[in-house]
Amino acid sequence: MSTRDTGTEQLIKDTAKHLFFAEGKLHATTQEIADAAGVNRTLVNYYFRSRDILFDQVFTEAQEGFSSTLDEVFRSSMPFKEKIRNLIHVFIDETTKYPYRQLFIITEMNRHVVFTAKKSRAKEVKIFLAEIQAEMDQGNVRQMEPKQFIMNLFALMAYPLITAPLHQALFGMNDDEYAKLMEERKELIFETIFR
Amino acid sequence: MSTRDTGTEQLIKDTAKHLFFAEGKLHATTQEIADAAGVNRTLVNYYFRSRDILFDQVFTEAQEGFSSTLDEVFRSSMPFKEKIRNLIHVFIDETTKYPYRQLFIITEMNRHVVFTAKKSRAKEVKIFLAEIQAEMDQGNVRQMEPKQFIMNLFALMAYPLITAPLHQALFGMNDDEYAKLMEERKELIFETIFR
DNA sequence: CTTTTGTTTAACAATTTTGTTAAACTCAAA
DNA sequence: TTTGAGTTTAACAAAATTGTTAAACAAAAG
Repeated sequence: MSTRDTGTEQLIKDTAKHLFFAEGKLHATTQEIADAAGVNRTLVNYYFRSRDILFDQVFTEAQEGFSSTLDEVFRSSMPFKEKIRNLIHVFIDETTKYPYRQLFIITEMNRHVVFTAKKSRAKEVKIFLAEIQAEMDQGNVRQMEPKQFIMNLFALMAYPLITAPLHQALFGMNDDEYAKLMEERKELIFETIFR
Repeated sequence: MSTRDTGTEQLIKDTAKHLFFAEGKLHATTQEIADAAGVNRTLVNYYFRSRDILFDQVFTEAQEGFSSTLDEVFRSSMPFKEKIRNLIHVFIDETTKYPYRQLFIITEMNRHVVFTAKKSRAKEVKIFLAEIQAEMDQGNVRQMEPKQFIMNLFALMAYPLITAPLHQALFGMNDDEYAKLMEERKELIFETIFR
């Protein structure tokens, strides 16, 4: 027995995630991943057998990471407003670390048209939609299709982070200035959502 | 004299754009582009010399297309609210056709870190920001950093289109149902922006 | 009709990227 | 210390992608 487990397998995977999700290098080759991880490229094949398998694993874990961020909110039993406030903080902090994760998911979905339908998360969404509807009926949120409410919320959170390079160029801002803008957004989004 | 101009050069470029911007095939090879255009791959090299040059051209035209969509709004002299209403329709219709154009721009920006700073569009933006500030001072829009207003606006418009596959999976909707949701959004965004 | 110029193609070459093999290495356990 | 399983490496092979060349083709100009 033993499996020395030097952490190399995890290192490679984490490095790949960093390149894909944090740096937005969606085209990264196995060589680039190995270099960034400071290991020999052969290890990528040793641990993952093929590039595709590594991609699949990263893709799956990206979906799971994204989903579990949402579940944390969907399943919580806080009052609605607190739940949303919590989501905004968690989601923005997470997306600041991994701004390109959603892009990676979408890009990969468009490559192999196959396994688009993973664990559907349909039940949790349905419950959350009903909860939103209830809040609207109580007059706490402006009346609209609850799906639109969800899209508004995630749009306001995610888009400025996904498109950060574009906006920084447009506004002529550096990283720190932009980060400050994002921090201020947390409260702004809350107010926008609840009018 | 002559240049027979069979339109093949334009066909290749348009096909590339369609693959990149409409289908989200951000990794498409020259062979895939040629196949989709129904021409021999050698033509890609004949007309564009190299893959990179084709990419650069497409990238530049993507930026220009995106910018000119905005300029149409920035430079217009309509009343503010009408200007925004117009933008929402133009931008959503455009982004519905080319949902992945912004993703392509960002992805390419992250590849060759070089030419990030193109024509800066700084002047137009500054004018638009001032205009927003004026509207806020008049009480027509809730007070906030004008940059946040712009980001809110574009977030609400673009994000649900960029992430359409994700949301369709999440909500269990087909293309038509989702398109209907997007159409309804136009008015909703207008109301959300102007509280 | 012939020439000219631009277009298209097939065959080939070079490069890049990926996958495989066998041998060297490392550390824990016997 | 020797064994042995897992780890790492270099060298090699295969595949995929890109780039080049020369020749065939098509249409307008002379």
